Amino acid sequence: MPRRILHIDVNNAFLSWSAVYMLKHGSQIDIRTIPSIIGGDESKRSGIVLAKSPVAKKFGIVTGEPIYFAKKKCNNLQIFKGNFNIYREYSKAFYNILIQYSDKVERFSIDECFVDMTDVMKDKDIVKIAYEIKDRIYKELGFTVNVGVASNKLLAKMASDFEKPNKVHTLFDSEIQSKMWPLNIADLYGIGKMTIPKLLKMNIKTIGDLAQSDKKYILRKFGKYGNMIWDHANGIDNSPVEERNQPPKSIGNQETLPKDLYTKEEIEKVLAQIAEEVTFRLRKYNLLGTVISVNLRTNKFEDYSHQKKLLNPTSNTKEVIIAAKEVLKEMELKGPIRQVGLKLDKLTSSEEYQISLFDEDSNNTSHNKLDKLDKTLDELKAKYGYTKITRGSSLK
DNA sequence: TCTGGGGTCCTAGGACCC
DNA sequence: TCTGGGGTCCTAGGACCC
Repeated sequence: MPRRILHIDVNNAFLSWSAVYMLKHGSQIDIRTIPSIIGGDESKRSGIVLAKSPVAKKFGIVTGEPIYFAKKKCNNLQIFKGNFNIYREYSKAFYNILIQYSDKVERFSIDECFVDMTDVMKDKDIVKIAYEIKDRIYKELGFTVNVGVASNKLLAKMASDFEKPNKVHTLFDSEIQSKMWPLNIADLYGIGKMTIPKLLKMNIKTIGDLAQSDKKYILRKFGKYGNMIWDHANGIDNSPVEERNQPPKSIGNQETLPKDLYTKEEIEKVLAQIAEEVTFRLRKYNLLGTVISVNLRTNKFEDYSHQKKLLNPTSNTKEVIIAAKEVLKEMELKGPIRQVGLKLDKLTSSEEYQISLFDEDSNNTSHNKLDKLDKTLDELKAKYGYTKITRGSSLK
């Protein structure tokens, strides 16, 4: 039995959500109907297009481009700042509608979800349900979505990306050749600007070209990544819809500075400030970080980083600041610094870590002590390897 | 002329171990 | 002069996504 997967994608999410919010709070204009964008702050050098209205799109404005360029393309462009607290609210509201249809809903990003309908379909018509979901979201929340219907996540995602906005598209297995293969290779999920020229050089221009190429050849050329893109081109994807909310695997902040920095003293100050935010988020999730890395970007857009494993995982601000400074000390400044980043990796749950250190049971019997000793030794073994520990003692 | 911020996963080389 | 093979862990960097 094939699976039944939906991918729901909010159309121009940030701009739509801002539009709905503004209308609700007395705005006379719907910014979706005028040339408008949601953008960063040019004076803070974070001026890129985060979302665009359909009208702005007609002027050739694309997401991610500098606002400076967007303005040149359309001189009466209206620019609005994003409001992420509002976006998170709409994202949650949209998710809350989806979980009424299935337990298996994966929040893929702030504005995209996958829904696995396989177990709840029975004899119902999946396309009809897709339309119902789309229309309900519009009616109840005021913004439009695209819904992709397919037998796996990859195909559902490709389908939702067809014609926009406010559309339902199917991409069933029998439709792969007619609907997906004629598309440009750049339209395939997972293929970015570095891979496109390589594929073009190999005379692979469409998704169908890739699908029909020799898999061994693609594998030799691209390794594991080649395996993935070849499978994608052929509509193969077995990844499950992950309904659980997984804890993050890394937490970090980057900051583009209003002005380039030239000394480590200045960079240290920025790092300290970022450390406050990062450790706050770690504590919010009850997580501790084990590996700390500092990332620098020069004014020529050269990125480089250094990292260091901490002796003990931490979410303590002061410890993170000290560690960040130590890492920075080992780095050279390759030029004027435009952006500073700090990230913690290899996150562990702080509860588990506490329990491993302090026996929560105050009953201090010898049995407990032995348990603890075992635990400690086990941890040492796990960390350093059994042989090293025995060897160390036998060396005596 | 200007280019964000938050992530995930993968690779390749070096150190070290048996 | 020729010099294994397997493995893990660590680090730096790259590609991709929204």
